[in-house]
Amino acid sequence: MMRATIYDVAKEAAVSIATVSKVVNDTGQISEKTRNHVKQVMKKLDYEPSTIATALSGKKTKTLGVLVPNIANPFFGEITRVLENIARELDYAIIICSTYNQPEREKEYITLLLRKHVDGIIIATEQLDEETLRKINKRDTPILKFSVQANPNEATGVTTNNFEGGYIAARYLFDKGHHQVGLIGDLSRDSEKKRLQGFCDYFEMQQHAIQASYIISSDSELTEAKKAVDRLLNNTPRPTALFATTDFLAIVAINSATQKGIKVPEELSVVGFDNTIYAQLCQPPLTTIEQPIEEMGKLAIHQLLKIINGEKSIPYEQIVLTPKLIERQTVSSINL
Amino acid sequence: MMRATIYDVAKEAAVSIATVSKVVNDTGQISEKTRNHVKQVMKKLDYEPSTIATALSGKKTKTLGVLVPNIANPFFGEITRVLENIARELDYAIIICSTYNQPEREKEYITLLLRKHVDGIIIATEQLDEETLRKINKRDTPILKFSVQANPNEATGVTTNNFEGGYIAARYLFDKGHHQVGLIGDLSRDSEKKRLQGFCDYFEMQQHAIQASYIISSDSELTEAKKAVDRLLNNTPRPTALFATTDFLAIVAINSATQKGIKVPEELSVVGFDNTIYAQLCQPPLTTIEQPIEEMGKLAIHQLLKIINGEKSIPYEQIVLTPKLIERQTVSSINL
DNA sequence: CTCTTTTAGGAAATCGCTTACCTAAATGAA
DNA sequence: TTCATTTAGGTAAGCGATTTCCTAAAAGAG
Repeated sequence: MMRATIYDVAKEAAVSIATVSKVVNDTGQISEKTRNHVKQVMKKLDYEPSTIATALSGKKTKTLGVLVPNIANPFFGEITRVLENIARELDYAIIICSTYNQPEREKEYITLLLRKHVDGIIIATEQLDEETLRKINKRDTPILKFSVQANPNEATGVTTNNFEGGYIAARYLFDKGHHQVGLIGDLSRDSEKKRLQGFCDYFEMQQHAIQASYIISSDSELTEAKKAVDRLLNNTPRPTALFATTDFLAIVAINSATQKGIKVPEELSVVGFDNTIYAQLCQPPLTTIEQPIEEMGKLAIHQLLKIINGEKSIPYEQIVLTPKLIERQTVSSINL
Repeated sequence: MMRATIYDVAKEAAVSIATVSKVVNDTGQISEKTRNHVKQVMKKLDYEPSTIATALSGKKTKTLGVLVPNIANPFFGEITRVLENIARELDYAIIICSTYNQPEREKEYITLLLRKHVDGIIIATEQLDEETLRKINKRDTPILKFSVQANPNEATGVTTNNFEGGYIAARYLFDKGHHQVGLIGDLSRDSEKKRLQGFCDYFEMQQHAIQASYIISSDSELTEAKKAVDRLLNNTPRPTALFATTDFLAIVAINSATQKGIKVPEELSVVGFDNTIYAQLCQPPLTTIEQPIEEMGKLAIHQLLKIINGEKSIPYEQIVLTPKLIERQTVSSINL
């Protein structure tokens, strides 16, 4: 059986399609009687207006694109969940796009999203070259950068203060007596770099600049991460604490250490970043820097919708939220 | 600047829009010369055909809906990742829908998807009442049930053999000498129930039927899960092993036990289900039953596309894959 | 009881594309 | 050279809404 269209409803209700449209959108002048009648017919025919047709005739598509490196990564999974949740409340759908940090995929997805006329795009990846950006702007589709740095002339941004997060972690570890620390993070990602910078800055301020061999870059691939941790732990003297720019890396570190017989936190303290669910689930529970994801998500969607509805413009607003230390059980004090 | 339409291209290239359309779709008879010329103009104007308009004029929307309980749950995150990945290769986009197991949300999302004319819907949730199903069928939008039981008259299905998975886990634990085991799982989910049934069946066969107090239902909510595990461990005699219907529950169990001072696996063995990434990351690494997600995803999309393209019909094919035991370090042998 | 103003609802263009059908020119056959 | 085919490309209807006029009828004014 074919789906009912506005024409079917109009015919069955013996009115024009204009009238049906007006009933659906609650516009124009329609008598109570006609309105009710049309509504009944709509129900009877199980009529649902086609978003496709609606969009073609000038209205919004009520669809947002979300670019993340990998939806299976718990941090991005959580981000997506939050965004989706808020979008749903506002009757928006979300097309998810995992780019795996490959510029190729990113371009493909952007093209796909533009062809689908999404109302806006949320970008939680670091890539995005000039040309792609130009293309998006040309179609004037609003962009919002999420949890990654944005250029105020290009796009609105909602992030946490990564630098400050690193700084907080550093102060915390330093105060606990850890002066010999190792750092691990994905230096190809700007946000993670900032976290490390914040960390390093604090240590420099304390006259304990961190040496290069105690800073290792690794992406979120399990085997690579393990190797990176190993290298870090093989330093002499061995660091008494590790700061990882993501919980994932922190957890890998805990495991590697435990497997090597190094006790966490007695012999090695670890601080992560993000406060994903597994920070609570890992053993021992991970001390980490929390990003206020829920709030960020809410702000992101609302900001984006403001731009979509034409309420904002260049220079784009940048919202920076403050991260927070969550103390659990992976950090011990060193008595000097 | 407005986006270029087929009219812009036609005008600029001094041909009719029909010609442009034919060039885009590689149909009809167009001379090499005209074809190239039109292509050049398309490039010059940065023209991308609108999926909206294409869809309205009868073609596919190239969009699939995916219903999961919660995208932030690593198992479903992984599923989504796999599905998205394969969909992308085939130029399909995915709208993700987290239902949180609430029938309300499910209905909302189904309506949303239907209005958007998605070409098909992949359902990885257990709900879905009769009426909603009827609605979907009425719009004849194909459905594929993923990792959950399906009725062959209703939809195609791709699942693992949950019963067998439970059975395998049971045999493994039994052979290791565990006769007093506790079970935890979400009994409101059919697939998890099947896993437990498979498990119980094996034990019954071995004349070691499992008592009711050793079977506890819990969903994937952290605090509830913790309570459930506690109850399980408070049984006398305390079980020597636990079988959890998801890795998440298994990991919660490991943590609770560890925190209570019960050593895993020396004093308590644990077997999970799904083999999500955290099965490798938890401490100790989790022995679990793997679902061949990658393969399931591939099959799912391909099956669904077959139906979409009208190559299949009632009774719908049911594909059942075999789960596999992944041995890691959470099970010990008991010497009797 | 006219004449003006509302009110209720319809006609038709439009959005950007696909496609069936049509036609003029080019080619081939006899 | 003439007639039948191909070939190349155009015309126009249709997809399912929205929206801008329009107009007839009803209501109100004087």
